[in-house]
Amino acid sequence: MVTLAEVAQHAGVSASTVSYVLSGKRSISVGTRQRVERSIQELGYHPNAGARALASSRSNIIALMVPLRTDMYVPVMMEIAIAVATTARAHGYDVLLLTGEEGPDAVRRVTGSGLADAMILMDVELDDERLPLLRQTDQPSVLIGLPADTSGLTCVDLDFGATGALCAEHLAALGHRDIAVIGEAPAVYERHTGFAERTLDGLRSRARELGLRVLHRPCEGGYDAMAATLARIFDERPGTTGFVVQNESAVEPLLALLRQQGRAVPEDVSVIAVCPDQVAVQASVRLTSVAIPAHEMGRRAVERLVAKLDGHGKDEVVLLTPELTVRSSTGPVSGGS
Amino acid sequence: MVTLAEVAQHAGVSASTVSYVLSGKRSISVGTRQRVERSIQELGYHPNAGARALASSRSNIIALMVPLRTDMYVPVMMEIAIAVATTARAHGYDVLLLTGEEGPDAVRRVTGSGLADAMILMDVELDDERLPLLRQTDQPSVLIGLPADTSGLTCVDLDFGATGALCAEHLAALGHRDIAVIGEAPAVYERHTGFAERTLDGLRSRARELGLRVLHRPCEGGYDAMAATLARIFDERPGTTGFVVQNESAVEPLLALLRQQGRAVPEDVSVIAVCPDQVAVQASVRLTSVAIPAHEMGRRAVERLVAKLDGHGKDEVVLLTPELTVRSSTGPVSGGS
DNA sequence: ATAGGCTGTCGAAGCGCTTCGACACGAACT
DNA sequence: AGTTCGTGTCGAAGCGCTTCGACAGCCTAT
Repeated sequence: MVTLAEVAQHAGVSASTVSYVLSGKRSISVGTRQRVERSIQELGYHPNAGARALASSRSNIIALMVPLRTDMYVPVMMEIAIAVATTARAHGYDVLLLTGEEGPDAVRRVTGSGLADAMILMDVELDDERLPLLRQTDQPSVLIGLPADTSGLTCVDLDFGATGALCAEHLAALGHRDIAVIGEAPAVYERHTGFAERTLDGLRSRARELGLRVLHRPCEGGYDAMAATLARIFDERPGTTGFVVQNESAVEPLLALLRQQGRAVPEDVSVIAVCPDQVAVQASVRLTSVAIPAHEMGRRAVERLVAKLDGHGKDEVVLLTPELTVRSSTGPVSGGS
Repeated sequence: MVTLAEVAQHAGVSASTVSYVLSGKRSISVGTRQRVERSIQELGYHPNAGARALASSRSNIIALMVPLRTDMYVPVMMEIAIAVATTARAHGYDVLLLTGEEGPDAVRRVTGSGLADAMILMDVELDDERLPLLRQTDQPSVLIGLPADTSGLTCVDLDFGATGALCAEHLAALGHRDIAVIGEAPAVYERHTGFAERTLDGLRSRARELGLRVLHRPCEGGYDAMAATLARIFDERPGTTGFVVQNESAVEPLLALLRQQGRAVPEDVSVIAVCPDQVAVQASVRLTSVAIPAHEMGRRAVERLVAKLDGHGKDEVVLLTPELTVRSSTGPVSGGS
């Protein structure tokens, strides 16, 4: 293990000089800098992370708490995690992966031990039990998601309210009057993660303005659950011609069922999905969708965090504007007019 | 920030005594231990990670390198990552998330800086450029996957050869004679990640013994790619009645296409998927499948690693035995005999 | 010519912990 | 009684780095 001292000796300077070359916190003459850099190269020196953390009280690590359960939006979570790791690295930070399993204790442990300089929380519930801890510590944090009370917190999320509104507008413009929302699994609503409710609220209020009738049904993923849900929907509102699907794992079953029932997409019914673009283009029908900008969310979260760590950057809520991409699963209402 | 010294003072003992209470490396009288533990509680003490790492040259962190690309098996990757994080935590380790982006440099950086005590590599290629580094460092590591040369390495993986064989056996037993393998995207083969080839080899050699004819076609995910692939298959081998699908994102398109062509599953054609159970049961047909035991792989990898860190634990290759679960997508060949 | 200000470098202190050797004490032997 | 041993505790020496204050040397302004 090569140490700073060895590099210093090799370069014929003092240890502090090497340190300053590395950190750039004091000016160093060109000659010295080059000599030190060559020594670092030649000896294959890597600063020891523990020593650095101890001396500077900075670990250069960002903690990322991901949900333990894999029941929803796995690709989204994964994409966010990867975006976080990549962006963090670009800013000189590493990422510590924490699962939600430990709950609030993880927050205490990480802030208390100085393991990480800051944290990013995913899958935030409306009244998350980790929030009080975050507010009382002075360690910066960013939430991906939106709790009920955002005071004193920084949040990054898709504007799910606007997402819902966008879906309503698109379907209304195409002449649909009766639409059904295939929501997340009931467990998601019970957990009060918020984004599902926000989508629904946004959709409902815009739908009211536009004169749409909305039927909302939570739905577990999978074929069987979707079949049952769909049957109930057509039972209750036979005239339903528009679907908004928020549950990724219900999309493909829905398409299969519609096909099977002889309802053509988009001629007879239109379907909008709220999902990553990749899912939308890989489906059996190229889906009109509102994208979940997972990469963007991860990146923004890290950037906010880094800004805070650098001293600037205040608490704020960043809501990303949703974008609807028209593909082949939505079209004007047939038969009508 | 509460320090060891403060705890010691509060409990009326020396710092080293507190340290020994924490680590258990020397015997401590019951009375002293309790006094110290109470002080720790009362003061809310958390040992400083950096100081601990510096003094003990142990960071209690395991690095996990996940592939950057999200083009394949995302749910599997995620599940492995979560299993790793959970299991590691149970053994007192935290997990550092590295993306494949940095490549071999990440290995150098982590081992050089003492950031982590050990590493787990996913998405290992047959002739991975990180392997030489792993062999020459004395830091323990475990691969999830199987490179060409495993000497001096510890690997955990599903026995994909046996997986392929299992598929062949099941289809043969049901009377199928002409089978098609829908493989991973061409990029996966080009990258030489190995598992796809191993599945195919295992399947081919068992098929030969059983007198099956095998057609293998790599396939990008998605509906369009699957449609083209399927057309070519039936063009070349109209009598194909059995399918083995290794690409998750081709499963649902395949089912939709077969349905659309009026070929009933499992009456006319049988389909076996190689995928996590969750995917198999959520598909539009409950799929007969060979499970990818992602959780188990992550857990085993950590356990091997912890064993190595504790001194026991030698280099070895652990191949998990595949298990085929019969569901509703495979059945005896119709019409025949 | 001299005071003042930069620039580049160094030495030393200390971050909070682990761990080694020392040692005091009582118990269990001769 | 003295020796030996084991047990429980302490003090001190680092681990490898950052950072502060000091200062030598030079340049510029007076």
